[in-house]
Amino acid sequence: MENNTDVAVEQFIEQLGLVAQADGLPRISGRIMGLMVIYSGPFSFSELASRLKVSRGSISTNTRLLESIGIIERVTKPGKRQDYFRIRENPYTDLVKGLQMRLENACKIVETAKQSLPGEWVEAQERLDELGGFYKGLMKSTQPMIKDQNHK
Amino acid sequence: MENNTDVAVEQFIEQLGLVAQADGLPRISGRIMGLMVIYSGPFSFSELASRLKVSRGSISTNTRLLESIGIIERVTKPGKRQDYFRIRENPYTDLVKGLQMRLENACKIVETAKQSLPGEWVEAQERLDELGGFYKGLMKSTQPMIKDQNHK
DNA sequence: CAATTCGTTCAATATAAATTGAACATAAGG
DNA sequence: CCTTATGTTCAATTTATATTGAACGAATTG
Repeated sequence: MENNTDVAVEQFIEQLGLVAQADGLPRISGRIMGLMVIYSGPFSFSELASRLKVSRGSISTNTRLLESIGIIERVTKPGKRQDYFRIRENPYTDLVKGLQMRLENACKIVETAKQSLPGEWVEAQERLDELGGFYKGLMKSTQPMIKDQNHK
Repeated sequence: MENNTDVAVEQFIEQLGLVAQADGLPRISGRIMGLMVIYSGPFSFSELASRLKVSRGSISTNTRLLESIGIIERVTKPGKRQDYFRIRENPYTDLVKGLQMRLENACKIVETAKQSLPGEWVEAQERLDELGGFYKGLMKSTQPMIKDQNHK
């Protein structure tokens, strides 16, 4: 039987799954994040699978994804065989880095187009500048969110 | 037979389709944008369909989408029956508005969780604050990109 | 070394989303 | 009227992606 808090936790986890989905991440990744925001962990591999009721395959895929984008880290416990996972320090700066990479890519596309098109196409060049400026502006304004951390 | 410029245009349109996809928009929406960044337009409904080689149904759906998020506008020409479309002035500020709305939503989810969970869960509250702070930070840093425009 | 446990991989499946194309309503023209 | 052009809608299809579950290798245990 579930109390109010359990329901709230479940809702939060589920909603973070949806937020992740809106950000282009798999829903399960968001749920893993949600779980780890609520509870300190670290969580073992199989805890994640049973707690979120998803296959071990999905846990494997999604933990690796979250690892790769810097949200969680894999840790081990002395004497324990299983992998454990927990949220990293400063986990969200890397999300901004991901955004920046996509913006960088978009900038390059615009830049390439500018150079490949005739300079006489003045209006096209202008609109390309406008689009490129938009991407650059976003990059610049989100730059401060990337605080420098201890790079090991 | 295609010259270099045609190829460049085609590539740009296609790549903007992919950028749109990465942003959670349908690919065709990106292609419509790309076309309109290169050529002044306005484009008639059927021009879009034939030029991009997609069905009229798709044009209808995607032009309405782009209209709704403020990227393009529908215009008419005197004596002409068809709808025409072109890129709006300041089209990209509304993209930021869309981002802000998603961030706002995420903030609410975090806020709701904070209030529904026991205050004794100190670490959870901290991590929620961290997450919420991240969303708020992004909102604040992108705020300046929304320049005020003439609201008709 | 047999039996578990663990994490990964990958083909199969399920799920979600975009795209099409036919049917439709409206308006215009002849 | 009849025909044509226009844009929308929606069920069917296609396409893309996420998720599962079985098979596998490696490591551990008894």
